[in-house]
Amino acid sequence: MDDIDSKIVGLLAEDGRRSLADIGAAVSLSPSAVNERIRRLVNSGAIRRFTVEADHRALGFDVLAFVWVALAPEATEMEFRDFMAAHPVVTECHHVTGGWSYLVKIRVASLGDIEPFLSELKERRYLARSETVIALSTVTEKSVIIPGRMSR
Amino acid sequence: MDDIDSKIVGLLAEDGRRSLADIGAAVSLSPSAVNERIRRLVNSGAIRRFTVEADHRALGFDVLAFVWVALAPEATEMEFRDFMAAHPVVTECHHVTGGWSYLVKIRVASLGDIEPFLSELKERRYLARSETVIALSTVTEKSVIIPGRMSR
DNA sequence: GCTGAAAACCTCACTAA
DNA sequence: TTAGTGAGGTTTTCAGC
Repeated sequence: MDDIDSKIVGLLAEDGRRSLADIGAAVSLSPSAVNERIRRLVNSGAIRRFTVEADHRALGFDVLAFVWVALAPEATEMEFRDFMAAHPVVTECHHVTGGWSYLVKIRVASLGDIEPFLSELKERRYLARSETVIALSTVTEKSVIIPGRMSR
Repeated sequence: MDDIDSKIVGLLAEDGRRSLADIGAAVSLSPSAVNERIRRLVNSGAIRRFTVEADHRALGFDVLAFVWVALAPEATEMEFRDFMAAHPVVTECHHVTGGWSYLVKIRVASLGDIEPFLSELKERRYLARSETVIALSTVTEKSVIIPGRMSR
């Protein structure tokens, strides 16, 4: 993973459809050399996948919320994690420091869809307590840090 | 934005490199019809961009943290938002309900890089108070909800 | 939205360093 | 091991319907 690799990742993060020739021109390599590097980046897991960044509003998910979860003492941590990973409204779930166990990011169609989600957690006895924070607006949201502008 | 469109977005979210022929087979459309729909989805903003999902660890960003921010009364909201949107370590910033004004998600190389970030905010007099939560591990993190598995 | 042809692009075997 | 070259196949693009 050298400078050229992270530049390639940065370029692909900006536009995942850039041609190998374009990228090659940017990093002074032939298309096939770039191809080989991308293959390695994907194989090593540095690039997880090619995807699209969608506007969730346009897809009908108007509400973004964060749910702080304190796991119930009797809950099985692994079961909870599996449930989170598989749940369709959960876009992120992190084990965190501080007063709460997990921070869960969810996207739902409307405010009314939050309560059923919490009820699900309660019914499964995952919840000791929870707190929900609604995002009123989003200032920025990028899935990838574009390398090359980090430190100065 | 019909069912076919959201299915296309879902397929592209899974694999942004799927061919038009593949997608066409999945939604019973010709490649060129799929192409036209994708063009419209990009133009309308429903698809923001094609990109890659990267492993931040592999890129040298080992630390993920969430910073709760209560904006100082004298801070200019717009200036703060511009600053967040442009800051290289900030991957997300949301205006939220509850006791805090903003939730900021940052990715840095090491724990030691968090303090300089907070100092920056302090020096610019954005901060009334703040609280930082470190992510110990990530259970799931998908940038896009894959449509078609939502309600039942 | 479909068809078909042309252009652009990716892939891969081979070669060189 | 890593990169360049070129041929062949695939994919995207676009005009006409």
